[in-house]
Amino acid sequence: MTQAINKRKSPRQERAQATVAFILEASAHILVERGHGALNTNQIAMRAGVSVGSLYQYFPNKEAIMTELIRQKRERMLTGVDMALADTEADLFEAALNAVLEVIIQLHLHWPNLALALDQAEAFLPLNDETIQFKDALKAKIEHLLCRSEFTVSEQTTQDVIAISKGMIEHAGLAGETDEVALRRRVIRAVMGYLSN
Amino acid sequence: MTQAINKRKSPRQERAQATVAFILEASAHILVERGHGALNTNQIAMRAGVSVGSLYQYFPNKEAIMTELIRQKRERMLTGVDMALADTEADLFEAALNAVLEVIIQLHLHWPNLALALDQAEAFLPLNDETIQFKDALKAKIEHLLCRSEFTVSEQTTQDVIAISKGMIEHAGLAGETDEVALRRRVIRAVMGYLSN
Amino acid sequence: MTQAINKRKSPRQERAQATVAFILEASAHILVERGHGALNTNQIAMRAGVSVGSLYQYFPNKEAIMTELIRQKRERMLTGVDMALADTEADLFEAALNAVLEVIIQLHLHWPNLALALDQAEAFLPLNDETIQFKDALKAKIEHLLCRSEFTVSEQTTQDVIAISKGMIEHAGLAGETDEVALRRRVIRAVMGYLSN
Amino acid sequence: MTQAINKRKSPRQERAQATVAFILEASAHILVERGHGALNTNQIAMRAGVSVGSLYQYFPNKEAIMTELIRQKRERMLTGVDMALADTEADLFEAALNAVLEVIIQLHLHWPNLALALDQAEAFLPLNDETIQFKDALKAKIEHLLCRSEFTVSEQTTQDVIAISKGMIEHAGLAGETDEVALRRRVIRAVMGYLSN
DNA sequence: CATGAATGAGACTTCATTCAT
DNA sequence: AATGAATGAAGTCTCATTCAT
Repeated sequence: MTQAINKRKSPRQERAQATVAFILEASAHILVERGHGALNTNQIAMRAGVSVGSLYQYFPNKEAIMTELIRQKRERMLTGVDMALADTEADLFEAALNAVLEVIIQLHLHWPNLALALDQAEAFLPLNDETIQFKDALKAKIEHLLCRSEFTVSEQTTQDVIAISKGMIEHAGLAGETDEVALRRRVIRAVMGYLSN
Repeated sequence: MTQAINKRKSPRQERAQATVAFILEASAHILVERGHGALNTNQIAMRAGVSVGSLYQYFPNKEAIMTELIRQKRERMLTGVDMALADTEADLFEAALNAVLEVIIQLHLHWPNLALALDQAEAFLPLNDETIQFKDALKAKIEHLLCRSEFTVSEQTTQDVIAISKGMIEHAGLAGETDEVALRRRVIRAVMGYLSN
Repeated sequence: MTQAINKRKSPRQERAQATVAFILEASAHILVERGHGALNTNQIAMRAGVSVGSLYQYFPNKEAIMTELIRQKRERMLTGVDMALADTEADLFEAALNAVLEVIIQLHLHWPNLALALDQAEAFLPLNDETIQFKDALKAKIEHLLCRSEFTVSEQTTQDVIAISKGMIEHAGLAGETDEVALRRRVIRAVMGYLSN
Repeated sequence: MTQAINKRKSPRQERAQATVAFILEASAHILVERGHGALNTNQIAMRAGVSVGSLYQYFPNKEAIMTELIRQKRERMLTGVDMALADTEADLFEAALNAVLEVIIQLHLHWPNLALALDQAEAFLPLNDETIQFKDALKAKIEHLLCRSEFTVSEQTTQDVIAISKGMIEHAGLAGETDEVALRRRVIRAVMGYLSN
């Protein structure tokens, strides 16, 4: 139930749902192409092909749009990780790690600037409760993954694995890397190296 | 040396230098305490105890303030790394790595929110040339450091080491970690693990 | 009779009449509870349980709703006064004054905030013709009432009696008085005092 | 110290004081000529011959302007009453009543629409604390005045005298009366009639 | 040089009203 | 008739920057 919290009303008719989608798409595009500073409600509405009024029917303010974008990203991430974990045999650690990283890297590199822009936005927005929940959820999943390995896993270990991966993937995004396979291989190398030392 | 490219005048007199310092301090404080969104020139001037007019005597626009803050951070970082490298014997890799990380971690954790805020600001500002120069300089130094080790060092390796370290240190900053020693030990573990695999 | 001048259609069917009633009630409630500033057509429609579209079937614009509310208030007042006058013997002045004030006070204190809100609204709305008619009608009735007394009655006298009564009743409404009998006694004292001096 | 509470900064330089004065004047004019509904910050600024920005230097929002206008009115009223009371011999009740009413009527009829507009505005604005203080202060002064008379004075009496006077004066303002002397005579007749009955 | 008042473009948001379904 | 999504003019307010003193 991603809705409701920061939305004004849930779009019942198809048209309305399309409007919401347009607004979110437009916001993402602007964020990617012209950055945070150029993101304003008039631009968003214009680019989405709707009126500002419509925008405010579904989002109480500008932040709510960012928030929803971030929520979507997080949801995609969590479900992606879940699916990756579900698709791999419980006892094959490296395969699972591989699958999980494949999903995460794909999500980041597919639209690298959006991922980056949203990461930055997270710092400003007051979605702390949700942020904590998300981080906890992700941490739990990664911990679960790491427990499939032969290594001893503490909370710190999990955090570090996340930090290492995030650091490398973001760095790659910023640097304009596109070779997902190579990146994945290097992240695995780092993670395995960290775990096995 | 701090270049004068984006400055209106180099403050030769003492009072002027103090003014500049006040402005930068005030900006840093606001950034840390109330975030990017609350940083505006009137606030800065007020907090710095000067008039907006004075502020514009020393900085051509708001971005220049951020830029200068970032420059200072970078300069501290590069000189810190240089000194760390200079202080260690040329053939002791781990000692050098340790020293370098000590400096970097200290810079980050001393005022974690400022480091974070400035990192984020970098993404918005159009100081690309300088940014590239800085990244190149840092990369060169780290490459230099890594070459002291027994491992084969490619550009990719250097980048990854930087990415891993940055990821972990930022993560620690966000998480409010304060134990610099423990953090350094973990970063070293990650870097060594990555290199030796 | 409620005129149809400012109405789009006279609601002959029951449901339509109910809709109109709901809209007016909702408006009154919002006015009382949250004031003039919170009164907007979307809110009214929502509170009335109809759609904005329906609202605009029965009222050409927002003002028309206020106007209708004011009309109703005036109508209740004039009929109330008429009935009070009709119910009392032609030669008993004080009894008649008493009866008239009873009606008026009741109308005001029953929903004091609505009365006040509507009084204020009157000042903004361009229903001057109707307003003049109403005032004239009321003045005529009061003059008629005063003529039952032993005192000489000029137009000024009538106006003053109205002004005094209105002033005291509104003041009581604002102050949250609820003792209608005591209020009536004091108003009578003021009016009689004025007339007999 | 009327300032500070609802002001952003107090104007230190002459120019700034003039700006504040212009803004208040302009607001009063608009209020009188075109009513509450036409009062918006852009109009005010334009009419005052300053920029909106300047307006917001001295008033945090639109309401603050109205508030200040109301404060001024109240202050003029209270000081006016004080002076009237001070100017009359302590034992001459009617002379004092006369003097007080003269002041109040003058304040109202001099710019009748402004007085009315502000009275209405009072109802919407959240200056309740101040409103209560003002009413108490006025009540105290009037009570003081009434105690000079031979009549027994309760709080209710005072309230009623205020209500009667206010009702009559406002009514006169609305009706466009200009003969202050005649009005005063009638108000005195009403008040004396009420007291002596 | 410093001051701080003034500026105004532009961002955010509301709400009366229309109109396709 | 009813619905509720869409509209956009208009209003509120901020803040980077200028400029008279």
